[in-house]
Amino acid sequence: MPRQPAPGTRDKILGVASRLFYEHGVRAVGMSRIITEAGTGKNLLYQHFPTKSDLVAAYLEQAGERRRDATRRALAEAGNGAAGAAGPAGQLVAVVAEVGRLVERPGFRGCAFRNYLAEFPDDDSGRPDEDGSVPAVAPAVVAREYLAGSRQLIEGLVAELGVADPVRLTEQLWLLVDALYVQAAYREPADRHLGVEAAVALAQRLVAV
Amino acid sequence: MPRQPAPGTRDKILGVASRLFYEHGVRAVGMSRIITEAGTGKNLLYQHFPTKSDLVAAYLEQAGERRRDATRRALAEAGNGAAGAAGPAGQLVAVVAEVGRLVERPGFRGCAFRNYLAEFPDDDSGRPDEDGSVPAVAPAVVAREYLAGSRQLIEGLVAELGVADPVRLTEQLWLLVDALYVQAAYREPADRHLGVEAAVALAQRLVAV
DNA sequence: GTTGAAGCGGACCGAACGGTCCGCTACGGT
DNA sequence: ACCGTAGCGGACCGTTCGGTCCGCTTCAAC
Repeated sequence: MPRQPAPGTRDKILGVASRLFYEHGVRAVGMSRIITEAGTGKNLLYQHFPTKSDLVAAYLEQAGERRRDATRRALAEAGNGAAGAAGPAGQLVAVVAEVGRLVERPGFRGCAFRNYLAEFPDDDSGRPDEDGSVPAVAPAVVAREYLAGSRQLIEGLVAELGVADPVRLTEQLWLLVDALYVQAAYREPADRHLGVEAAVALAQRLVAV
Repeated sequence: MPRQPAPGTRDKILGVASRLFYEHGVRAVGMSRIITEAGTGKNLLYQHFPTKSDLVAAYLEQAGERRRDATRRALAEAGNGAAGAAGPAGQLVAVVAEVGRLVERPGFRGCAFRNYLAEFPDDDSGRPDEDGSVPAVAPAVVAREYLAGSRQLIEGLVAELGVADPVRLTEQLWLLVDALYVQAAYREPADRHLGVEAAVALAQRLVAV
């Protein structure tokens, strides 16, 4: 039996690429730098990710998975708060508060998906390229799907809440999430907790019947 | 007397560059494309803007000027609303509503300053380059100054309002502005007015004593 | 009509990009 | 011990980048 490929290579490459893409922006990071910092050969990288676009899509895919996990965890903890299940009101506040905690983490540089879409406004993914080939999974598709799913989570909880104008409330809570993310993208870390506290307080006020 | 330089050249170049930078992102637009679309010679462009960084800074500078003008105009109109001067409450709502109108304009692609800072997270402007030279006015400085000034406007109006917790209210209104801008950067134009209406309604509720 | 600067735009430069190919080393299976 | 493949990493390719230089045309001033 021939030799086997080393396991974990893909994860190592993807980990390095994710860190660099997130910290410096996708366009600012070249493939050669990823290869150098990952300590792997060029062959290996292009074997796992045939093009840079594939690597970027995998980066966003992984980031989305982690965000969804963190959100689920926050909802579970909110459910176990004190005694028994928190209602949808508490869960909505928990969602906003979880984003707030994320935003205050050092090194946090904004939402990976919103940052990507800001960096590549011309990425109209899904449509085939001019040469007829269509990329396997385009980064912009992954980003938009994450954002849509995240919004639907809030939409669902608001529906459970049974409020008079659910659309309006969904919009307002979603505005808060958007705002927290974008503040993290340009505001000094020390100033961010002011915004976080203001957002959480406002969320509590909004979900209160 | 020798021939005179053609007037308006700088404005034409800056106009073309601004449109392209805003629509496609700064990194995605090369100098050659600006030159082609402006119909001017390479010499002329580099005469007015020695480096791309200078051109980008001028683009943001001009965008800031226009935003400040639009905000001033909105405040003046709010002051003349119905009969006589609107109080700070009405002016704060007017500021949010003006951003809302901007966001609903077709072709609007988000805040130029927030988009730039998302695209160039490593632009630590103001500090000299490694070769000792310091750029005249770095783009990131322009962007950060605009954002700081915009926030101070809200801060001042909130102070006039004489509310119990001015810091909290300033934060919350600033969150709304942030959110409107970022939604415009990735959301479908048709869906935006939902967010705008929600934000304006929330602003009115926040400034109501 | 002559002259000289203004200005268009192509040639060119070094660097960096994404991506391909391949030679060499190192190590696991038999 | 001997294969043979996995894998590191450099050579290389075509393209594009920001930026410089210059030849040629055009047109205003005299």
